[in-house]
Amino acid sequence: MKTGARGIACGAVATDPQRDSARNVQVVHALGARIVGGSLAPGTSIPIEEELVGELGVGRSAVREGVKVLAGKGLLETRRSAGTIVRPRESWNLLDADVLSWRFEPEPRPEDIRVLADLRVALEPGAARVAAERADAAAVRRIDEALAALYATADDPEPFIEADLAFHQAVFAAADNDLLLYVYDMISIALRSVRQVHTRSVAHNKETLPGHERVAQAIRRRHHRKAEEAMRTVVEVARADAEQHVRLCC
Amino acid sequence: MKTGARGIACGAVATDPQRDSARNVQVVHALGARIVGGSLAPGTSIPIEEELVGELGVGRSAVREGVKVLAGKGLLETRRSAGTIVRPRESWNLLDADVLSWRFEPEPRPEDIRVLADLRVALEPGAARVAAERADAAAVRRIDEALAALYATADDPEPFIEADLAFHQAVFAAADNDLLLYVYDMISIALRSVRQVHTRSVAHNKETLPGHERVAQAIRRRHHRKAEEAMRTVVEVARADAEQHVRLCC
DNA sequence: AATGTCACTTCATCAGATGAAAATCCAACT
DNA sequence: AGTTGGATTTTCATCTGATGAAGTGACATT
Repeated sequence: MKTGARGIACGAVATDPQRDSARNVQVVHALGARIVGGSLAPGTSIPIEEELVGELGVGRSAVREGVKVLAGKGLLETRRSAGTIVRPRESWNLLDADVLSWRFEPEPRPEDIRVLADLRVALEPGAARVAAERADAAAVRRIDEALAALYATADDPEPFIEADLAFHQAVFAAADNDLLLYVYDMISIALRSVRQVHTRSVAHNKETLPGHERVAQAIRRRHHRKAEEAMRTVVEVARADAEQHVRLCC
Repeated sequence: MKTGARGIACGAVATDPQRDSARNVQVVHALGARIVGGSLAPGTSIPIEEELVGELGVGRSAVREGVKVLAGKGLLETRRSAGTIVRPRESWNLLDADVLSWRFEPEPRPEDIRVLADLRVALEPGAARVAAERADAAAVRRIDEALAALYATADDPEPFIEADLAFHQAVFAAADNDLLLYVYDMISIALRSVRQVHTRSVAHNKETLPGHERVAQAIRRRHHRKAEEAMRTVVEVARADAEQHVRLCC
């Protein structure tokens, strides 16, 4: 069970780390960010191939390859003779790594913070429950290691966030369900992008330790009901924090 | 809130329903199905562009566009002079509509059935809970309509399955969270593919009605705890059914 | 045996040409 | 006036050829 070292930002599209300079990747990011960011609204058409060639300074093949990638992510639809139009939001692959970063990286909107917090409340307790049902010894060990890292980094805000993400990922991984783990990996991309919302005081970080401890303990003992309840407490606290943060600063 | 009429199968990639004949779409499906199906293993390289041109009977542009789409879905990675290799499974966009159908459409494996059943147990109770917290009047009405359709189709296996999927989708939609709804839409793609597992006797269908009724009622009354419990019962029953089905037929 | 060079493989990218489908426009007809 | 029919144009679809760049691997030299 690998701990998915998925690319943080342009995960899927960046085929070669050394060369995000690939022309089609440029096109994908330029157009993708504009679409998800809202400056290219659903239903409207994007500039025609020839214009994009000029605007983005790449050849037509690069434009076409990029457009096809975005079509594969559900953002675009090409129609012969009618140009290429932005598809409605419901067609987007919202849990694509690129789409998520285009959405959450640029100064997340309060509404998106709410969506993310609600999502965790909806998913994490259930995931912890299944984790308690399915975890094998190795998975439990990984959760314990992640917990130890959490204690070890409680004084450093940045490493603590990473340890926190790793702990929750270990819980999802313990459920032995690749689809579920994928969902969390995508959530963690979004969480990393909005981490300033969760960068609380060191004192506050320490307050969350007992909650995490209870989650780990319940899974270790295969107590699914307790694991679920403990995790619910953790994410409800996170949601309350996020809401308060939004109220204060926005 | 649209009830996501997402394309069932080749959702994202099929830009134009009339023309799945598009060359690049051919390439995407031919290679994508082989990769997800396992006949092109992670780490191995796919045939070089020139060979694919011959093998698939399309031009090089089509091959390149298709390969780029698959790279966008995390399935492939191209390297200059080293060919194009299949990326490890952890890099795949598992919740991409195409990837899901390549995985679940061809005679699903028992392991995949388990993953799917566990996923519902992990997610749906939490989703029902948030739905009870966030549902507005319109959302509640849509759930009630879906419930009525469930009763109305209890005697017809096929329509009942659709009504069942629609009911669960209405619950997710009520949570007012686009990411959560997207997750369910992907789950429903997989569920539709393995529906024979859920095609139970008409009598059995009727037995599930009270459970669904309780879910709807709890959400209607904004009773999140009860909504969660009721939904848990529903999906636990479904999981038990799926397990039994796997034991019997496989 | 180690190393440096060189040819080769393979993808990256651009440019040009042809084709096809659909939208638009305009005129003729009812 | 409204509708229909076709001609025109726009725009993407696709193939082909050429050039470039980045690794790979073999081979010869020391």
